[in-house]
Amino acid sequence: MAVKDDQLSKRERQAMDIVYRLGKATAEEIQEEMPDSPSYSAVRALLSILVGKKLLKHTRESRRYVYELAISREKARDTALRKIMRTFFDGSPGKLMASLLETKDRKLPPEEVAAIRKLLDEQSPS
Amino acid sequence: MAVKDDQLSKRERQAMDIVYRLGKATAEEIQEEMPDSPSYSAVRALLSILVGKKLLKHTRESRRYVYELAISREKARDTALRKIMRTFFDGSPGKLMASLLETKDRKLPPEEVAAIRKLLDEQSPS
DNA sequence: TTCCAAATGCTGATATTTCTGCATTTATGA
DNA sequence: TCATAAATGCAGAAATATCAGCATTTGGAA
Repeated sequence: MAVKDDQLSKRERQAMDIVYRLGKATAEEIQEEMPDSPSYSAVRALLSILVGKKLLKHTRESRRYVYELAISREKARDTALRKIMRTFFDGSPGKLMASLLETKDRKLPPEEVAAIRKLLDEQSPS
Repeated sequence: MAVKDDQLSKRERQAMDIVYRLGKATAEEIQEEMPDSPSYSAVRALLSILVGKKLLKHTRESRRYVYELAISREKARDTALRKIMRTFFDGSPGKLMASLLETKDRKLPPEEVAAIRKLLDEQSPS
């Protein structure tokens, strides 16, 4: 999602999604989170590739590596949002938001509703 | 994104994204939209695989096939939204919406703002 | 300091994906 | 009807991704 999600292999994407979610993780943690968990060796090989592609960076923490994002999580997030807006919502953030609110079995906490109202007011006063 | 986005190869995902966006398309159109456009033959091979996996269906239209989604676009969309919420927003639709509104250089059309306010009122009266 | 469990680095085997090329089918227009 | 351009179907080659195994390094505990 960060840099050309389109260009990543299946396993690479799976790994990146996990790191996006966890923020940082060891090879072992990533292995556990991966669908059809590959061997530890396979996960490490994969992570090396991602470090080579500059998508992840690893730092030694005592005896082992900890992997984290090489680019900011925020940037990755925005890229992902833009992509989904383009694919499903004609590029419109408003349409995306409406879709989230229209899902019947979903109820936002009152404080979140309030926060969104406030942001809307900043966009254009009611 | 529809059924286990995680389980699709790179090219398969690229093709699916295009069909999600366009709704329906010929092999030629999909070829044009794909990054590093593969040959026409390669695209057809890919589409056959996706039909085999029941992600796409194709119908003959005079001389050629037209490909479209086998599952509903809406369902695919919701799956994609859930995934991004989980990966980046702790599963919270409210946080996702807030993020969309906080992007400084973005301005929603007034009618979209109004529509969202209306939906918010249905969630919890102001 | 020495030992050992736990992690890494690396090489190459295996599996999957991606692609090509060509024979065949199909629809249109002369 | 017949010729032709344009599409499909398929088999297998080529490229890439995925994985396993083992030698090596590392850090902490006795």
